[in-house]
Amino acid sequence: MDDESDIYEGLRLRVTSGGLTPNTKLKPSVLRHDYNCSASTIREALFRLSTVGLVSFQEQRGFRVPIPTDQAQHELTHLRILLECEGACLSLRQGGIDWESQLTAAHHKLSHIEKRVRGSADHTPLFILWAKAEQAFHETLISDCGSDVLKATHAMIYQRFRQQVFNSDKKFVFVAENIEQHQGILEAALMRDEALIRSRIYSHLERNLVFDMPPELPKLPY
Amino acid sequence: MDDESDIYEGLRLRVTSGGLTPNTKLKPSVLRHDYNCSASTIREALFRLSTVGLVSFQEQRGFRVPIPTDQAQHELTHLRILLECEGACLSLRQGGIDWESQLTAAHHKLSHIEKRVRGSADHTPLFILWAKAEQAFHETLISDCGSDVLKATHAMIYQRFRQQVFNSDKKFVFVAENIEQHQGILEAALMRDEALIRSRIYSHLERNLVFDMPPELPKLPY
DNA sequence: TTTCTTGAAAATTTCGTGATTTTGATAAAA
DNA sequence: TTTTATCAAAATCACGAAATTTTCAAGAAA
Repeated sequence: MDDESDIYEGLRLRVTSGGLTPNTKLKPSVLRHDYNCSASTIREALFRLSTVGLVSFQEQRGFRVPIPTDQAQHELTHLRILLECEGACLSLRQGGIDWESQLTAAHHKLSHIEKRVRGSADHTPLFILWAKAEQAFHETLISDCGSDVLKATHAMIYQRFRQQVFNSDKKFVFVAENIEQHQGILEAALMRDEALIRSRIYSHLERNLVFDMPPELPKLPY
Repeated sequence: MDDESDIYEGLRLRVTSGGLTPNTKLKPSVLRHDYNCSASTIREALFRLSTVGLVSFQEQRGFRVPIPTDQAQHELTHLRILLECEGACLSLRQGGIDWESQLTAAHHKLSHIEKRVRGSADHTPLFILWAKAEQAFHETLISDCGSDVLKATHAMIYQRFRQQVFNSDKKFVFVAENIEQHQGILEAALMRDEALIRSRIYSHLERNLVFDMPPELPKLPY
């Protein structure tokens, strides 16, 4: 377990944003060479990833990169909305001036990157940077909700969500609307308006909902 | 991985409802004898349990039974309410006559056991039976929500919740109110009343919320 | 041609071992 | 009495190899 966590992180990056074709087999005996360790160590890391849903696993048939489906994308988006709205509202009540400044800082960084992305033709080189900043922003949003369980659960779902959209056919087509949507979420947070932040988080993620949501949900998810 | 899943299940039962003192060390070299396998196999199963939060793990210091805390109980309850309300409302919209009958059946079985529990002095012998029936009822409640991700996430949280209350000081003091509360939830489901089922799920779990919830949440959690 | 069987090659899972780290009791020092 | 140092016993972790299972290509039967 020396640098097992590094191996875990490395593999996590590869299956979430490493450009691997879905359904690719992940063979411990092959991957061991990339990380200079034994197959058992790789196997253990892959096992941990499978319990979180980031790699699929079948007894006696090894590990594979999960296949993205519309159904999975819908479900992950739905749960992300649920958790992120709840976490944001709680943070919004409990968070102080420190939370405000951290959120503003995270947004500032994200906003800077997004404007660079909008200007460039090929988004690929900036993607890693953008992904980190976007994750940081959304995590800061719920960071003062007071529940480690909620934050850990959200982190799990967020990772799977990002893997899903990255590995799906229509890859990360950067949408310009992101810029104003993130801006809008920040403003709602600073205004401490719960209903508003709920609806803006919903709108931000709405395009990833591939099926219709039941009639009552759309604008105000609950 | 022959019967690894049996080992996993066996260990899961022991750490969730096996009467183990919190913080007890879980040594692969000891447990191997109970399952007739090698220490590595046990270690792997414990590892998987740790990624789900059912056993705590520290590098080079092995595995332990998690220590229940008020904070953890509050957080797990809060998330259970959130997920179960959402899942129930979705089932309530999408579920058909088959869902109604499955829920009624699950409630009938649970109700039968609970009435037996109420009558007997020592609840211990019936506990395993009750735990299974109660889990089945709550899982059936959300079974037709149409989201495997939601159901899997709820299952994870539910397990941790059950472990938390079982391992906490005031053990499973069976509360008679459970009977009418489960009844009330069933009725709300059959009436297809979303607001009502939300409030009844909340009331059912409320006593496990050790801290005050922010003012807006209490009766209608959103 | 299509389907079924065969068997060798490859992959997966389990296991015991040795190296490394932690634990905990005992003794020395403050 | 309290704190620190020492060191042997015990536990953990990574590894390679044996045992089991799956894969898949080549040939036989329909």
